[in-house]
Amino acid sequence: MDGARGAPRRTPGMTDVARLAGVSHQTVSRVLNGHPNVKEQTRLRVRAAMEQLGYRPNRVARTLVTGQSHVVGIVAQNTALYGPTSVRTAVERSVNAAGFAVGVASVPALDRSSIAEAIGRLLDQRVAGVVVIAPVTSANEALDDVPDDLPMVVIGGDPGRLSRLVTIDQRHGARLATRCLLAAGHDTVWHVSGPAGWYDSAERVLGWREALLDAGAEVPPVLAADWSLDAGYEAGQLLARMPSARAVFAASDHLAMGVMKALRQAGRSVPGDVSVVGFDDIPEAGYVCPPLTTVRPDFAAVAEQAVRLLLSQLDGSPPDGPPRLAPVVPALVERDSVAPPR
Amino acid sequence: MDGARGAPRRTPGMTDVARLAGVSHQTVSRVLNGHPNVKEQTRLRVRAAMEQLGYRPNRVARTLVTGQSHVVGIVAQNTALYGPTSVRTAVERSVNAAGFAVGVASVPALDRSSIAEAIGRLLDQRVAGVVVIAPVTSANEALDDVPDDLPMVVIGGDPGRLSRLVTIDQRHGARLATRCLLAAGHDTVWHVSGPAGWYDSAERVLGWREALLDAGAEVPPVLAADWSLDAGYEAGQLLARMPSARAVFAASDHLAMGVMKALRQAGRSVPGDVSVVGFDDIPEAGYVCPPLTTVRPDFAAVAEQAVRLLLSQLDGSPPDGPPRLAPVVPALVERDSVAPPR
DNA sequence: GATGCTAAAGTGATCGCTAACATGCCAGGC
DNA sequence: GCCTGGCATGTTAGCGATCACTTTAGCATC
Repeated sequence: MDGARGAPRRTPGMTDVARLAGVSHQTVSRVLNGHPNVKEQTRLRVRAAMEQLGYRPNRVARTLVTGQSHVVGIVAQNTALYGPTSVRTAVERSVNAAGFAVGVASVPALDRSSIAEAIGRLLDQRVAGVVVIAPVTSANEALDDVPDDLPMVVIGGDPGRLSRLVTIDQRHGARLATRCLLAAGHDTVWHVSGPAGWYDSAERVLGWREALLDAGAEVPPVLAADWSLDAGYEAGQLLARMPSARAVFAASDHLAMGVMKALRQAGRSVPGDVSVVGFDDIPEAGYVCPPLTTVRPDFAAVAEQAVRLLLSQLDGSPPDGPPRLAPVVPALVERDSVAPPR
Repeated sequence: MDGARGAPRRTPGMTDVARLAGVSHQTVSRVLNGHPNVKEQTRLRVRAAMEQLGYRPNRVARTLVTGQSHVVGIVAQNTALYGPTSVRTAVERSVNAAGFAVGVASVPALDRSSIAEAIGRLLDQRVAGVVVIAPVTSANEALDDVPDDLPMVVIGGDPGRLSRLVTIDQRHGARLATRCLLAAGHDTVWHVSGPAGWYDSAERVLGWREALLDAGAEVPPVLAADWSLDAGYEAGQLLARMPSARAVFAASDHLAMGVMKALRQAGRSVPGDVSVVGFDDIPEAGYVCPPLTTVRPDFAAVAEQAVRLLLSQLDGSPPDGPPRLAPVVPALVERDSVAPPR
């Protein structure tokens, strides 16, 4: 029954510091929070006592009384996909830079109930605010359930949403990609799209179509895929059988890689026979053969904007405050996978 | 001054539920924690009251009194690199599956003070335990500073460490890769290594050398790089100038891709002139040209082992308990980047 | 009918902190 | 002299749960 050897002496609290410094615990609290009305001499004594005891303030207790945890929750899908991961990483960095800790509620899938539950879990932890990375329609519905007074920012949600949203201008990126192929002299551009339900997919289709229409080009049917390399490969096999398909805009670099592999296997060269443009600028993009022309979204900028927007809500500016931020515009990165038709 | 419309009615607490159900707060607590000695009828009344008020237990308060937060902290570098990200994702999944929430302390760099500080931040949040993903020597030092009684698991740390460590058998993976090239008929195998300070780098070098020595093959000098594609490219340029280099084991798929690009540019074909094997099995590996033979670590298995190990510490089994787990063994994935010399 | 035992509930203290108010002290103005 | 007021500090009351007791009720036993 005497159990663990070594006294189970718990970590020192404010009272311990106070006793050692010969003041009341409240004075210790004041020193801790930088309250002005403390004599310099006292402050030093308290600081010394803290040092000596190795005192660390208990954030949990503080959170209980203030109701503010200084933790920002991130809701994201549990995936290693490049895009979402990059956004997440960038958001974490920005959140930390703003002096907040991060709590993660990663969900297996982005359906309504999973997201609602994830937000609930974060709420139970009394997070100060939430960043939701959920660029799919099903996620958007869940967002209606969240209490109005919870500071929140959505990344990559419904572009039709009016507030608390930060996005990349997917449509503009898609236009860039398509125009680049058109400018190389192609009559039209085929499109391998991402999965249904993703705003990224839908917006990229829209941008592609717009660019085609603007140029008076024919609009071929969309080849629907998901985000996997395999799906790109399958779409590529289809494309390889159509000699008229000479230019392809793939909705992601992974899809583009799949397409190129299928094309290569079918004996069609890139960019000789077929030009290809991707989207995301994954690190590998410049190292496949041929190096892939693609569109680069600025994830860091998105994250910064999101955190800034969240912070403004925490500062108590009206919840429906800043009407709508301009989406972050991506840039075209030209490499060697585009050539004129021959 | 009347500020927000709508009474700032705070979220209901146990007392509110108790009042509505006509019991004491303690009974509510008992219902919440599934304590046996509660009459079925009472239990139902309390449940109904909770439902009606939309009651959610305050985890913060619970943590304060129990000292247990049911949050597992993850310390990891803030990066989107495939390996670390995959591990992290897998760990989050396992932690969630075990019924814990996750708090992340991502650090900009894996140096000693950053890690110590990150752990400190997590400690302040009273995390139940910590998973440190830090496969570098500088991180290992920081681990000596952590209090003995904090449940902790290190992923990818010093293989010499005796306990609380989960690793991938990097050395075995490297042997697999090297032997595969040797088995194809090559006299020897060159190695492009990861950056100094990473256990992954060091272990892979060791495994490579072992396999060479076992086969009685000559051991060429190591070409040191970091994890970037670019570094692989540079190493590849070197290799391309050495006609005798016919087989290369790159310490990661990214490095392999860089090497292959340089080789291709120099007019040397893979695997015709030079065979290449990578490490990691990134999703793109099967889609580069030629599809890359590589070594696949089982990240999910590592994560599960880590969480199991952590949980066993939480359950109060002795801190220095299970001596040492066997490292997770990776598997060779054969594709088309290896061929006999000609 | 007093006693004992157990299930089902209640009471009060406590976790470590902050907020609000109370106190003591010393300056200045009527 | 006494009030007013700003400092520097102490005191007390929570925040919302759990924990260690105590109390009450119900029933079998002596």
